[in-house]
Amino acid sequence: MAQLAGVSTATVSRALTAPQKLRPATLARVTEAVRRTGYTPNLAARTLRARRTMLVLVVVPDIANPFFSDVLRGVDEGLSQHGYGFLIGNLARSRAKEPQLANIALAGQVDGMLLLNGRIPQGGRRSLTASDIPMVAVCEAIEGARIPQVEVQNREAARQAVAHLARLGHRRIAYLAGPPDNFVERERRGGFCEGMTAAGLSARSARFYPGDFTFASGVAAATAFLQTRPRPSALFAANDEMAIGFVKTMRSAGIVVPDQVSVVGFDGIEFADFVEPTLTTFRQPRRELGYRGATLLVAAMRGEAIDPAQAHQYLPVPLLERGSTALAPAV
Amino acid sequence: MAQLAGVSTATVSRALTAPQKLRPATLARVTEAVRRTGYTPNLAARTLRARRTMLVLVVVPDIANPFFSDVLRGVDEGLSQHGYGFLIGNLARSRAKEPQLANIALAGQVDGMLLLNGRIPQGGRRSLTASDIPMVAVCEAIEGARIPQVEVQNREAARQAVAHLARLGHRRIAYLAGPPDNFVERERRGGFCEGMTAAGLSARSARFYPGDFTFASGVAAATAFLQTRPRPSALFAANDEMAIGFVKTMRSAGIVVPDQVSVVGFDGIEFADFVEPTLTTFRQPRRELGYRGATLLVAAMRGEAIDPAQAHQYLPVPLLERGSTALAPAV
DNA sequence: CTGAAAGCGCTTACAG
DNA sequence: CTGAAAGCGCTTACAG
Repeated sequence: MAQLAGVSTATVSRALTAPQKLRPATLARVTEAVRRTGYTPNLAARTLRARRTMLVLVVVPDIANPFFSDVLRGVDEGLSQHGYGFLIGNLARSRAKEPQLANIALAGQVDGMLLLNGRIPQGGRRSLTASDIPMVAVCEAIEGARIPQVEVQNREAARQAVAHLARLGHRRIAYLAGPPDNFVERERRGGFCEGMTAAGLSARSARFYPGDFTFASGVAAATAFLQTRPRPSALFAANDEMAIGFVKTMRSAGIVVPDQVSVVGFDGIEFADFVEPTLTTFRQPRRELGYRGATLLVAAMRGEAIDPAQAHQYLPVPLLERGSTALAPAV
Repeated sequence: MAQLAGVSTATVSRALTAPQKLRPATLARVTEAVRRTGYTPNLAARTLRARRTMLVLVVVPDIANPFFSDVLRGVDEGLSQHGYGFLIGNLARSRAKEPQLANIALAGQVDGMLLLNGRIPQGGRRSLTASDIPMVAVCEAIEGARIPQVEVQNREAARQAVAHLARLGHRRIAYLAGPPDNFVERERRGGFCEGMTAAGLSARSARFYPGDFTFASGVAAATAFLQTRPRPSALFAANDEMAIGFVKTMRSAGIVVPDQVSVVGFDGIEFADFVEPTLTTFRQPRRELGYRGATLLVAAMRGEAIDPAQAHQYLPVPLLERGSTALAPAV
């Protein structure tokens, strides 16, 4: 390759990584030789020598969850723009793989980590927190971690859900919860309570149904809901899947949504458009979450100082008013 | 590290990659030193020297499509079992990124490729087909490619869809198509026609509505369907998303599914359980597709001979009879 | 069973 | 602007 162009390997290297350092004639000779031989530089050698991989590890709690597909699309855009690729580390809803993922980063196989799982992976050969590996948290914030974070305004949106229902005349508003150890669940529940208080309603006397973000737990909550007396006229579910399970079960029981019960979800998953009635919910800017996280991480990996105002971003989540909410039934 | 254990770097390397070659006492000394220092071998150096990366490139047509999330889960299981990790190459429904993905493999950044996109990526610095990089096609077969492939019995299932509807007494059965250049669409359409013939119905006189696998195209087909005279009593959609868009539009127009129109989908996406009525469809073994593809690829990367009987697998797709199909209305 | 030494394929100060 | 040379951190025949 180098000899075909009549130059040293150093010059070939420069032609590929810093072409402006070469005389145009030399560059042209190398370029032509590269084209003719189909030469591709060996990445492992480059990484070893340059001490960077141009790769990021994206830690995902559950790759089978379509929510993350869109976030990953944003991540892809943000990273590829700057020449970075990414590896996906799937936790598959457990913590068993955390040590393995931590070690990938500790082995220098990636230049940084994007955490979508709300936790810094534990159990690696060394501590990731104590390392100087750039990390950024996206979607689920990591409390206490001194890294840039990008999340949505969970609390504000939940407050707004209650305000919206109260404006429609609802006074008995129930909450369908996510898993209690989950960060976004706690934020949304907190916002729900604040919203109740702000609307002059009692958060204490509100009904709370337990759930775990699955369709099945929405079904179970609906069953409990049907037994509740007096029955609430509205329900705010901590995510769309549960809301959809709830609505479907209500309809099977002959309860008309939204005439007899109004329902608000959270996330804006694609399916919320397809159900009958269409679900009133909050649209999470999934792609934007991924894109911003990637952009922050690139800055960190380049060693750029991150503007403190940018270091913790809270993106707004617009309310989509659709078919599942209506005026409260007259008493 | 090596000096802490009082051995050479060669011995450390053996302790990590071939412990059985060491005397237990030596191994113990090294293991202890590794533990105390938190030493992690540099992957780039290992790759450069050993000439393999233990990484696979998975080419996905659209990472935002939840269908692939489950396939990837199977891929993850199949690969991690053998110590391999994977990189995701997202084509984002276009071909613009093909050269880039081809070059990742050609640069030796991965040991093999898993193609979920029905095409060997083109436009790299060299030809991937002419290279000796192990490749396996999954989900969408690649016609003419001499590589192992894993797909589902698209044609057989489509035949079965028609047989099922014919058994229910339907005679005017329509087909809602996918994009004409798509491999699975062609298989399913072929199966539909064969099924019509087998049931003694005319495939020629059947109505074919164009579509592109999206919800929106199902809605459009429904609008056309409503104008059709005589109106078919059943429809087989080439995928679930279109089937759901179709059903939803039917219901909005006051047509009762399945009493007035029976609908069969394809894929068995999660949402097919949530819609009203639940969709009769074919459940694709997504995870299994990924797992088998990964297993075949591992064998190929290890240079093992692949049993010809295993080289092209057609997995069965069970029919799920649910709420969207019923006896044909009496004429 | 273990060590000394070569070498994987690049990049990058250092000269010139 | 270009080349010679060192060296990134491992693995692996080759000796012993």
